Amino acid sequence: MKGVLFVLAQDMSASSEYITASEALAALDPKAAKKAIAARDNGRLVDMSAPVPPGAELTPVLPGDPESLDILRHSAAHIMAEAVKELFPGVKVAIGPSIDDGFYYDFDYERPFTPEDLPAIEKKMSEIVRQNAPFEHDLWPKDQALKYFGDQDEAYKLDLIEGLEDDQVGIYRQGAFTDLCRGPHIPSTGKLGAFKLTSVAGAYWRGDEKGPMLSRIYGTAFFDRKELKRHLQLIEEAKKRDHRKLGRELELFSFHDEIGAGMVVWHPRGMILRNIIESLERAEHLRRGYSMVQGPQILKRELWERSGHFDNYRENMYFTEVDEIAYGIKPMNCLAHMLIYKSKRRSYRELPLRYFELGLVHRHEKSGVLHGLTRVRAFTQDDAHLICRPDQLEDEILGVMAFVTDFMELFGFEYTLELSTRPDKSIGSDEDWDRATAALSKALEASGKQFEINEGDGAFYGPKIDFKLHDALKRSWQCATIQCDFTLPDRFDLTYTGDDGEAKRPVMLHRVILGSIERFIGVLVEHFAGAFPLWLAPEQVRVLTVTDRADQWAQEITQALKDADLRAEVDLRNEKLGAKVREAQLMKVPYMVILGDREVDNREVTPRLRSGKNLEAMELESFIKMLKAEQAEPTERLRQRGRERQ
RNA sequence: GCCGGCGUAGCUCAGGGGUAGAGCAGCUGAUUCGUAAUCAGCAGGUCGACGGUUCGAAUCCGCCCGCCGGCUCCA
Repeated sequence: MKGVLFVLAQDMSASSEYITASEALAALDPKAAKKAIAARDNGRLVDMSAPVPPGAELTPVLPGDPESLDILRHSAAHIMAEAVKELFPGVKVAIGPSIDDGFYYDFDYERPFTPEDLPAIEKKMSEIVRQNAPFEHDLWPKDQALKYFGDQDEAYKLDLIEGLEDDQVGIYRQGAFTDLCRGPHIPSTGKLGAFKLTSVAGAYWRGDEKGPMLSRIYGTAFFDRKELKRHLQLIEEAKKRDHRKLGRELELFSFHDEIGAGMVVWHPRGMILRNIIESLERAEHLRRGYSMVQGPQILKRELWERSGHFDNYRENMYFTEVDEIAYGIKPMNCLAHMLIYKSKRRSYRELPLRYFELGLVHRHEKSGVLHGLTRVRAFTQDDAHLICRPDQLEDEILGVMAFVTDFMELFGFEYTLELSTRPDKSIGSDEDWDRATAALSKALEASGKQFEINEGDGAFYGPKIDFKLHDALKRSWQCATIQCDFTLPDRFDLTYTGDDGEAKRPVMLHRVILGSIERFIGVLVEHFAGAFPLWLAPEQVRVLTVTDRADQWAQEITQALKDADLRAEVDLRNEKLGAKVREAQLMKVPYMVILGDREVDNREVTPRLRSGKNLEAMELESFIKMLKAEQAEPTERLRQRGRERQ
């Protein structure tokens, strides 16, 4: 897009026959031209003021088109920068792109900006919008741009310009603000319909931890107020789903200053969720040819030195000392698994070996990154290490991918795939890394699924396939990952005897399905907004009495439900039914059973669904049968899928 | 770890240099009631921790801990 703009602008200086995109569009469709905020020339986005040859085939970019918000928000960032420069003389501007939900601009000022600064900036922005100043595009030779921004003392812009390869750089000006920019932009500031500055934050220049800390202002923008309002409402809705809030309200888990940051305490209701998920994992792993193992929490430091963790992962580890011997608290489960493998001679016939452990690991995460259940310092991984012959590698990877797919389907999650390659800090030979990366990408190709490549984002011991699932706040979370490792088998001298009687080196896969049980439950809570389906609900049925005349029948029913392995509670309190219903509703219990004189007389139950809908009164037995069927359905489906894959 | 904001009762929050306040939850009592809050009373806090300024600190300052929004990092 950059290239085309530049070429056109240069051509224009050579010939006066060119007209603006706006004029060209007007010739094609005057109505659309009026509303358009930019144009598409052969798939490339251009400004409405861009020069094009007469008769060019342009399509308008109208508000509502997929790319229109990007353009608007990028322009909003420029308008904000203009406002900030006017209000805070001496401020330096860095970069200001549009992002998924809005835009930001990074500034360097004598002090960081605070939320109190935002109203004044918004007010100034509104003035700029009212002025309806045009966005004017220009192309400057690099040295002119360097001189201009040098005179302005805009060090970050100089840095950016020096990084550009073209001889000419794009310049945009609106009102009093001139910026280095690729564009395109809305025709004039007046097109910015509705905007709001949302937050301030620190951000490193170029994302470099060692670079200067800038002050970032976030905002969002839309074409009209209604859309902005809807967006802000969506954010409010998302906040209601926040697993940290729901976790407290639904009595699932807690955190305590006294215990320490990033350490989860599981309450009875949360523990039920964990137990359901963990039992399911155990059963499903055994079914798929894994065996269960378990290593200790602390292992001698020497072992971590041998594995490479001490050199490459030390800053994330906790250490301790027992009888003057240094130990490391495990941040990963692989070491014990390798020693199990090494505990006897292995034949090619017994591979692949699949060791599964629900392993509790501790990682010292930087304090600023902790976040509810999704970023903690102690968590349980559904971890496995698959040790196989090189010729089995691709099948093993595909097997894990199928496993992940089945589980994601079970819980109803969407996910995307990424292949992460060798990071700067890593161990192993280039050849091993190439082999491992090739194996993963071959399996990905074979699976027929779409994936993206994430350069340099692999683990220190090998490349990986990451599954990112998406939560209610549109954040994506890494859960499942498959990591290919040729290095650790080498460092630990793992061998098997081949059919030729020679010692051979096996390959290892590290993999998790849900990743961290803690994180997964956090995401799960937001996914269901706490209203879990029956099979996951910590409390499945609450039995509510209208008066104490129903107490005995209520207790009989509750016991019968429990005998049928359903999670039922009874509310015999001397409260009005409305209050009992309200409380059960707030706890998001899927079924209530309402018992008054009518039900007692007929020895029946009247179920009320979480949706508020009432079912007809029915026999207790048919109610139980109905619940059992509903509860079993998801896991039955999972088993069916597992069987189909055999 | 870095930047900014914040920390008052179990929860949500008001107050703010002169020895702490509401609603809900809790407890007690009354009420026997049909699908999202029955009424009344009682009790509950060294205002996150430590240090400093002050005649006096929950309030101002410093440091620490923790939480929130980002950056960086990651399951």
